[in-house]
Amino acid sequence: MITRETDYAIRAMLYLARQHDKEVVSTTVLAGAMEIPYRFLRRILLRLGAAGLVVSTRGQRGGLQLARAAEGISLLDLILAVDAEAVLLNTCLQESAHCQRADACVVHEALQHVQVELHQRLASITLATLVTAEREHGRYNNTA
Amino acid sequence: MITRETDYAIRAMLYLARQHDKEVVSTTVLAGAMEIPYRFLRRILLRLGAAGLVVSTRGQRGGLQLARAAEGISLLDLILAVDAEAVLLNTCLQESAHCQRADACVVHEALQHVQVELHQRLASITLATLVTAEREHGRYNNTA
DNA sequence: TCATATGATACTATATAAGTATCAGTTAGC
DNA sequence: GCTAACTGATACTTATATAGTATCATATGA
Repeated sequence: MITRETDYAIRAMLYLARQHDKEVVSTTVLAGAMEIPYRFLRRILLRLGAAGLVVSTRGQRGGLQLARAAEGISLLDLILAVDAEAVLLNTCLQESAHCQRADACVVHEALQHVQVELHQRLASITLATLVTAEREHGRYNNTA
Repeated sequence: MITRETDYAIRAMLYLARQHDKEVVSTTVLAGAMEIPYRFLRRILLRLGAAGLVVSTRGQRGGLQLARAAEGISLLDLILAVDAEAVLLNTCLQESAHCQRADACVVHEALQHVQVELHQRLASITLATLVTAEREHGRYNNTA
């Protein structure tokens, strides 16, 4: 499941995606607009920065902006950046664990299929997709 | 994500699905065959019974069997029976919580779509599907 | 009547999630 | 060159969920 941390990340990034190029937004503004605890959001943005999804400007008048076009950042990217490993349907599917039953287990096989489909689906939804959807529905409030 | 409890439930039910009709299997046998802690499995089977997915015979020579045909029991059924609420992609999608942002939030909308697709996919995989897959792949070991 | 079963539910330990706190470093503007 | 407004890094705390255990009661076949 998507954690609250990832939920915050998605909403904060969506806010950044709405900005015109070259405009940076401070964490204070983001936290206020999206109703996210300030300190918590700072840690999340740090992770997103480490993952190369946002770039930051330090010092006064500094802030955050998307590291690349909104078309190039998917929900899957955000989930992977914030929640360490993948969206796992089952513990047995994490690569590191390497389930010893994997070869003989049809459950493993079936879930892996579903998981791949889920990943592809999440990869198909980008920040640009969401911004467009907002425009089309006339939704553009800051807490969306 | 699918918990270990649900994983055990799926594997135990798959074992029952392999049995010929009217043959009951005791929790002791199930636990041994599928490498599941006995007491833990007992509690899981109790839940599956309450959900109407298995029926039990009490007393000596008693045990469990599927409550209906393997074609009629899907992975989604098992997940819902064991993990209380649904497979949730995000907390904001649980009906009980009723996210107050829902109407204005495109993230909510997008995730809901994906979640519905995921549910349909999980509902499409039944115990019968899995047993057939095992037969086709020549996999029929007890720990599968 | 006893060994082998399930029914029901309370309990415990551990891991993860969610959020907080602290200190250090950077930069714009007065 | 000092200060306010920023981010970088990381340690800490608390709440909740997961995973597993324990106990007592009830049913039934040999």
